[in-house]
Amino acid sequence: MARKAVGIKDVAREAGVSVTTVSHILNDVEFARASDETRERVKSTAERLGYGANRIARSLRRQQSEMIGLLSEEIATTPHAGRIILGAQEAARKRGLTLVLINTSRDELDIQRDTDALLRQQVDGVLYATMYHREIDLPRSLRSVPTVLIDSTSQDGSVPSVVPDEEGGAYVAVNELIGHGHRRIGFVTNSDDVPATRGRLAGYRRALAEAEVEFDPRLVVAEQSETPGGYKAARSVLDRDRADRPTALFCYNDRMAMGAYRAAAELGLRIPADLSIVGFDNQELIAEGLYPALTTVALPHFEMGEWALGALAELMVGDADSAAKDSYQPAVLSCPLVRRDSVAAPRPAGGSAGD
Amino acid sequence: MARKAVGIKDVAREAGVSVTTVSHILNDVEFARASDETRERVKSTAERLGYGANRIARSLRRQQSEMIGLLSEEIATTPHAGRIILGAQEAARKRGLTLVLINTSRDELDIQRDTDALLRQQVDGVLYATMYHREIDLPRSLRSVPTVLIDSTSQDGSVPSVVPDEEGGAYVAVNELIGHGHRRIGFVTNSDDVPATRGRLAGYRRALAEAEVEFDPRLVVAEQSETPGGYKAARSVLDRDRADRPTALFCYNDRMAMGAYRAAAELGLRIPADLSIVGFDNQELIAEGLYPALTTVALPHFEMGEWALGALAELMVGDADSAAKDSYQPAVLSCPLVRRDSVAAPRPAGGSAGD
DNA sequence: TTGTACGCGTTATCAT
DNA sequence: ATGATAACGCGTACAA
Repeated sequence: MARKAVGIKDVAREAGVSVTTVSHILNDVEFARASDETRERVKSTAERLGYGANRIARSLRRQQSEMIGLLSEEIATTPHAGRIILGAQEAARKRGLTLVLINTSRDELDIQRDTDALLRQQVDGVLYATMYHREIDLPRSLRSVPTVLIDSTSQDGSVPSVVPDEEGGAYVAVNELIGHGHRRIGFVTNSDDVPATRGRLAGYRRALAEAEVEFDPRLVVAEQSETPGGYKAARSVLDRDRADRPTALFCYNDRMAMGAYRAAAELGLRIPADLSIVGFDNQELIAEGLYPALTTVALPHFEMGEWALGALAELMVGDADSAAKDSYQPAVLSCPLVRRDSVAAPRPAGGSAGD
Repeated sequence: MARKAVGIKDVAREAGVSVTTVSHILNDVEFARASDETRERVKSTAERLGYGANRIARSLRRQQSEMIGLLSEEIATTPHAGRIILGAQEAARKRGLTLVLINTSRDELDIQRDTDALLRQQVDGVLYATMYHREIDLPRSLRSVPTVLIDSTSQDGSVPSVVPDEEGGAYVAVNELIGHGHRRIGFVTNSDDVPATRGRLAGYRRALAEAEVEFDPRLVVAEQSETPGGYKAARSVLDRDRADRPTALFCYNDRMAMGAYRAAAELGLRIPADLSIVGFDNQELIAEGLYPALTTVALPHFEMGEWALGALAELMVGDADSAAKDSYQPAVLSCPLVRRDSVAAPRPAGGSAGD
């Protein structure tokens, strides 16, 4: 506990007024009127004494803790989670809210236990962050507390949620390739059927369609979403005649792109001269470490954390009546392209630009 | 705020005793004695009602919040920070403590402001985590609160701190190489003069000395601690006659090792057949993504977070008198080797094993 | 315009 | 062996 003993009484005594007046002035109470002169005096002495209301006493009185709990699966095991936390934290600070952290496993029982623990700490609301974009059903104990989901959506839309625009991200990625003149673009994708997989495929197809290049299923190959999977998939999609071979690869994530780099190297394909690559996730460790540096698409983790906290704050003030609102659409935040050095125009292959 | 209205009074009424008795029993108060029978009854009804003490009221009464603040520079921008948080969080939970997060910049003024904010939230103690191992002087406002440092040490040893055993880590890394028969081992290191640089160099030299191989300054080359730096350094150290060239490289961190992989590839050196490499940091994204997977040394981030929270908890109970203790030695936690596929025996070069 | 006194849910002290 | 009650620091209805 802080050693400082400066309380509201000290301020009152020092300023020669009652605690009521101090409280009124410092909390900007509507109806309470004080002379401008005392207002000033109270504020300045409070400042001078370094007074700040004891949050615990205030919480007890107001029946709200001003703490919000961030419940996260396998917290920050991934750099992504860190950005979410950061975004939420800064937004919380701006509103005078405090962020408390609870990490939980993906086990149903653990989640139940951990949320209960969170609630016992009287958090005013909770942010529930999953490790990657997917659908969940809300832990039962969270139904009684304002909650917003990060990187996942609830089945029934009963709570607000925010997710990345997977499709839009894939679209800009593929469009970057198309803009450089590529027409045969491979898609090294993930074999898990999660929203990200579906969304990125949709974005890939949409970009192709808009550019009027026909979708060729032989150019999309799915593997596990790790580096070795990326390698395998890239080998397979690249292993064909020069004329038939894609001139560019869109990879499901940066790890798979890392595998694709190796495949390209083994095949004697230089990046980006012989093969352009764009990834997804903007894992800086990888994207900046690869040579040449990887052009990729950033997931808006910081922004999601920020948005979620804002939504939660609103939910918390309007709790009384608007609790009836029971159908939220997920907010989808856009995924910006970050250009580095892995994209260039294709080499003039055989001549014709048609397919 | 949680909706649940079950308070101590409810338990008391339900169990047919006074709140005093309930409090005594649930808090295991020494001197207060109650019949075993009521004990049982109280405990079971508390359980049945799902009672948990209101932490805010308890804090107000006990004059301690049971919250500890984690002040971190650029929180979780790095995956490392995440592991620290995780370790601290789990240790906190075990003790019934709550972790609140504050991120701060490295700017002196911001730190001051942020710590003040933290203290106003009546945290009982603070963990101060820096982004990488270095020396700092403690923000003034933290002198009044139990504090422990993570990944940094204070100039004057006035607070406990925990740091990784850089030297020991480097020692096991180089020893792994020596154990496989390498004698000419290059060191691709960092040009910044930070504790990690000094410690890892010391470990390198100690391992060499113990194996009775002479230290050759031409084999250590320093560059910026990023991937391109690793590439440059590795090129430079590898660019010599076959007989003179090191058969293995110890890299300052995994990013530099990533650069070294590229250098090796360009030189036509296969890993680990022609060149063994070991890194430092165990950044899984890189270490597992490289091909072949990188043998490296893990920084004990989780353990540091855990240790720090334990130390802080002790500091908090013994605050009264032992505040006099004013000279702490940093705790140094060991860095284990994690073996993957980048180390093998050197190829029989010219024949002689001497230097 | 300002001050007094009570309540928030616990724990701790002191009676019984 | 158990219960009544003050106190923690603040906010606020109500009296002055």
